[in-house]
Amino acid sequence: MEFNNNQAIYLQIAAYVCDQIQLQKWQADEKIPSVRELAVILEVNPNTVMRSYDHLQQQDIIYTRRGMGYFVNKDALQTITKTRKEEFLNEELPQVFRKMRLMEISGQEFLERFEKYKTNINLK
Amino acid sequence: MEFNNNQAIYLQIAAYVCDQIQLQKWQADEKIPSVRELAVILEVNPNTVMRSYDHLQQQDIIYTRRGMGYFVNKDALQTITKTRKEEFLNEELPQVFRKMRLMEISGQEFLERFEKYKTNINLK
Amino acid sequence: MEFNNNQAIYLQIAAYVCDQIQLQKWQADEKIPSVRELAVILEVNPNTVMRSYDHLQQQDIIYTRRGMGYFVNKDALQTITKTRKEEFLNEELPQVFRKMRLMEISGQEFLERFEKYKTNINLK
Amino acid sequence: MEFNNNQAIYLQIAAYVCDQIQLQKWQADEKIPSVRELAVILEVNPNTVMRSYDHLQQQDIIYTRRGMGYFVNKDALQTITKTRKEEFLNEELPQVFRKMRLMEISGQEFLERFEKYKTNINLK
DNA sequence: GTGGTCTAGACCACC
DNA sequence: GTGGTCTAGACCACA
Repeated sequence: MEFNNNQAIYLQIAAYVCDQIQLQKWQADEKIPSVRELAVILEVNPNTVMRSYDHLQQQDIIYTRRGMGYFVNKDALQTITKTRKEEFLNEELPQVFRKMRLMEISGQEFLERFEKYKTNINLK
Repeated sequence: MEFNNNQAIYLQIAAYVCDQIQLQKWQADEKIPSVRELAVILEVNPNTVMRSYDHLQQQDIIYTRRGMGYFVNKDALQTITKTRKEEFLNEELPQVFRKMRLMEISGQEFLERFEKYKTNINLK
Repeated sequence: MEFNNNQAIYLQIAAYVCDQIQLQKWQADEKIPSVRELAVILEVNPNTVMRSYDHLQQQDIIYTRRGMGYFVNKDALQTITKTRKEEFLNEELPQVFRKMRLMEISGQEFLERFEKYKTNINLK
Repeated sequence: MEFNNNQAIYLQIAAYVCDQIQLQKWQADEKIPSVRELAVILEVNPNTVMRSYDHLQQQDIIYTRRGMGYFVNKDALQTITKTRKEEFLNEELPQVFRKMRLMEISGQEFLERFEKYKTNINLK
């Protein structure tokens, strides 16, 4: 995985975990990769993965069972979807709108690029 | 000016300067506020403003004349518009598209919100 | 390290780092001294070293890894050698030539002094 | 005249004056341009030219006669030639030698470039 | 321990 | 007055 330098790695890992849950690749009460496993996969220090898991646990997205590992919380999917959607609509979109106006990008142009993006994704 | 805690102040100041240039409030070869002046206005340490100006100078957006101050570069407007647009289209938009798909927000819904935003802005 | 008063310390530190790389004492992807370490060694303020490292990072000579330190970029050696050579041939040499003509110093005399310099160095 | 940003403008102007004297374009006891004249020619603030003249006067290179202007000192040519030559041989040349070794530029290559330079100059 | 940002205050050279 | 550099000290986030 490639990390963006503008955001803490542990947050990017947490986001990655949320992605998996949101895409329903990791489902409720299912075990997720152990700290060490994920550390190897992502080529990161285990401490960093640990911190991500800590972070997610505090948000009730995952929970831990002694000696068994970390598991997806029952309502993780809902929680994630809800908070992410709120944040997106209230925080990010206005910024996007503002920039579109400044750079004179029309809603039409946006749509076209969106369609292009979707077909590109589906081909992969 | 209110600062956002997620981004370094000096970067926010740099962005602010770029905004002024993009809005053509500060034009080519025009003097911009001195380091000390802006520091007082924004209620920040002069060093912080200095750092912003340094940053902008390295991007050929402003230039300095000994003992006279900082001035807007001739093609600053172009440079800013170009780099900002590129960054928006190549970096930000794909992220937006990705999230829209994840959260099942349609292009239609986006457009509606955009129109709403535009009318809100115009009323102000 | 002794600093020359005609040039900013942070630039002299940057030059020192480049020297180390050019002499291959610090190799590609190798960690260089931490900001604090070097500050202690050179008896300067950490901020000053920081500024040097910042400067070198912008020139893609070193890079940083969060919480781990600064490392020599893969093609730092090439970059340094190339830019230094270019700068020397295009900027400095013409000045030297100019002065040699003004002061009537012949190419012959230059060569003699150069040979003398080289034997002196080798003796040390 | 184009100014180099690495050196104070008033020093560059002083060097320019010395050049003229060394090239014997301005001879002993001859009047040199007035502060205002030179300021116009070089597109600089008169204060800056003033400072250059001050500087040169302190080194006994020029002298002033009330209401008449500045004049080249009798032994200005000697003074300039001597101090410049000393500084060049003792300060600059060793630096040049050092860099030539680091960048593996041979005395032979130096000579070739020097000859090229001289023929270029003569054509102009 | 690492980098990174910010403040406060000082000093200098330049215009 | 302008920019530019440096120090000292603090605080934060990250690994």
